[in-house]
Amino acid sequence: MSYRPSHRQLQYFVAVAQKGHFLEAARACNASQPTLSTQLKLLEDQLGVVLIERGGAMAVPTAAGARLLPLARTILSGLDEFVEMASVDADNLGGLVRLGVAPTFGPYFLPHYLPQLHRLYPALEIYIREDRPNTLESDLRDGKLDCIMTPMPLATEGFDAMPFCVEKIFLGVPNEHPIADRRTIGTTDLAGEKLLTLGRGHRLFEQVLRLCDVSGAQMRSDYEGTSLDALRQMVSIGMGLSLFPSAYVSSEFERETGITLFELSDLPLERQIGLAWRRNSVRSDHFRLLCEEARKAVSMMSVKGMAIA
Amino acid sequence: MSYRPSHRQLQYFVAVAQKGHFLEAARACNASQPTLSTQLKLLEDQLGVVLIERGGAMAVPTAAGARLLPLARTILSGLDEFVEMASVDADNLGGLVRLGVAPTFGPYFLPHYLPQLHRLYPALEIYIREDRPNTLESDLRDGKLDCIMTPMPLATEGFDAMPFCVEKIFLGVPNEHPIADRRTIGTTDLAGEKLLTLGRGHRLFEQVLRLCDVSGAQMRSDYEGTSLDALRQMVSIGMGLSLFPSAYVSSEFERETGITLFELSDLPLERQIGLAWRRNSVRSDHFRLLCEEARKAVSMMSVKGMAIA
DNA sequence: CTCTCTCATAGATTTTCTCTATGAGGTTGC
DNA sequence: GCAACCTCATAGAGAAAATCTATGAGAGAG
Repeated sequence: MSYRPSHRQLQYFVAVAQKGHFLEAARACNASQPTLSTQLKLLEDQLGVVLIERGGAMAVPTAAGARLLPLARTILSGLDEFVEMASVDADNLGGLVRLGVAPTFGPYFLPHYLPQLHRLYPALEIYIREDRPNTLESDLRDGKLDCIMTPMPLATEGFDAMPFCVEKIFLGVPNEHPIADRRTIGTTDLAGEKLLTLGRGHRLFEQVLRLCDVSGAQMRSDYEGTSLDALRQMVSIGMGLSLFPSAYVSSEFERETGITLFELSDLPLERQIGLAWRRNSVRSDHFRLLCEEARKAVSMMSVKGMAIA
Repeated sequence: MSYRPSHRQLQYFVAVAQKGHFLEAARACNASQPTLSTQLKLLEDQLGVVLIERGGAMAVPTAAGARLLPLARTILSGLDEFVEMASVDADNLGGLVRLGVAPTFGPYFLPHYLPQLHRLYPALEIYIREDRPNTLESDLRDGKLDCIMTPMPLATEGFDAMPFCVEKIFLGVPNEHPIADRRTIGTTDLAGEKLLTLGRGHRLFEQVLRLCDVSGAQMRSDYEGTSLDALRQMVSIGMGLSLFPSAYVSSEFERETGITLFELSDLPLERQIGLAWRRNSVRSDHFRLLCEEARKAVSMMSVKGMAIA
């Protein structure tokens, strides 16, 4: 109870640990380098622990520093969220939420989600950034995002996550491909086929990789798409087969695409989508509510292959 | 990013909200009353929200204040835990954990838990306080405790909880009671019988109440015990029947007690015990570990009627 | 061996926090 | 209805802190 570090000290600590550089960190904090030196040293003295290893070359967190870093981040986010919450009037959702979404899901789901959300919680401001799941996770960790909507399970630790939907993933085959006329397709039918996918960092990449493993199909490494639309184009001109999740299918396969969709007869492909936030976020209750709303949106969509998780 | 409240401001806010009184709060913070006035006003101005309603008589949180109060508490606990964690050297458990335990479970479980824990994590200091579950929960909320070991589910919200064991609850009948010689006892056999229990605030109280409801037994309201031992004494002298959880039974029914134990043939009585901590506690990972260890301890005990949850 | 880049230190300055003293507004009790 | 008493707010002085500029010391590169 005796000593508590100031938020400035924590901020400096986090900045130095992140930049690995006092001067750069100081600039990021709008302070001078000696200020950081002094305050960090003070923090270390009062904790009785060295947090940053100062070699001539670089400043890098010690073991203890690395251990305490996430706690410091949590506290700082907590403070920001405290301020944020203060400017919201009800126990309703409100304030600014920076939401990261996976590009293979967000664009096809948000139109069913945001309008409703906006209607229910007019005070809620949502800033949306689309990025591949890997990037989303690290941006969430760094506090650039408040929560992310992405395939589960997450690749990294330290988050709280709550799934809200399961969607089937369909195999897309060009109409002119010989197997497109079959009634059913199994994994063995894929041996030797070429599969297209999105770039690394997308979960779909790994999913296609796994499919290649079990089926003996080959991943076309000469093309890595950045969007499902691009992928659809490539498949439709016969460059290979690929996977398409339900939400995308229901949104973009309405019109004629030149592609036939299959569920694999012997391998149910699906993925879970959920909402995740920094473990211990002060706003976790809000995010749970957001997730609840997402569930409702999923059930309202009534899309083939999509279900509440 | 622009403004962050100082931890002092948060501390003052929490103190005033809790005491309902600036002067008392000031004393609790080792500060003068004008200091609290000034800093609280500053906090309010910078947030743009009034947190405390100052009527002539008393100081009481506004709606916004009440909403922000738990966040402020979380942040302050986070800071304390940050400091606490700093004095621990490894990613092992360590530091001071203030653990609250239910009196109907703790004394009979801790002997199997603490020695092992101490051996595994010598740096871990555990301060133990025994109290009835209701009190445990409110003390946890107020930050007087860090985590509590108590029957699940919890009575109130705002905590993270993790069950680690299920224990059967036995019906204790005085040996000289006519039904003590029966092979089995069902709920209908209890009609008209007198049941003894612990005082309000113990979960066992509610459990006995429910049993009275379904069986037609009567609760003896003229006696409310404060310990299972006292209850056992009362039962053994024929004052009535009562319930005894497995851990207690295995510890205290070794010797002759003058009591016969039954499982109800038509109503499986049991309870879940778990560990709970403030939602968003910075040390949640540690508490999960503590819970894991508790699981191990339960499985090592191999007590009849106790199982891992 | 010197140049450069790093972070640490010193001392002055500004900002923030806290205290004492006092005031204003409401209650209570007579 | 008025005085005594309680509450919290305000003012101004003083103490504590955080910050700045200027400078130094140590490591690594060329």
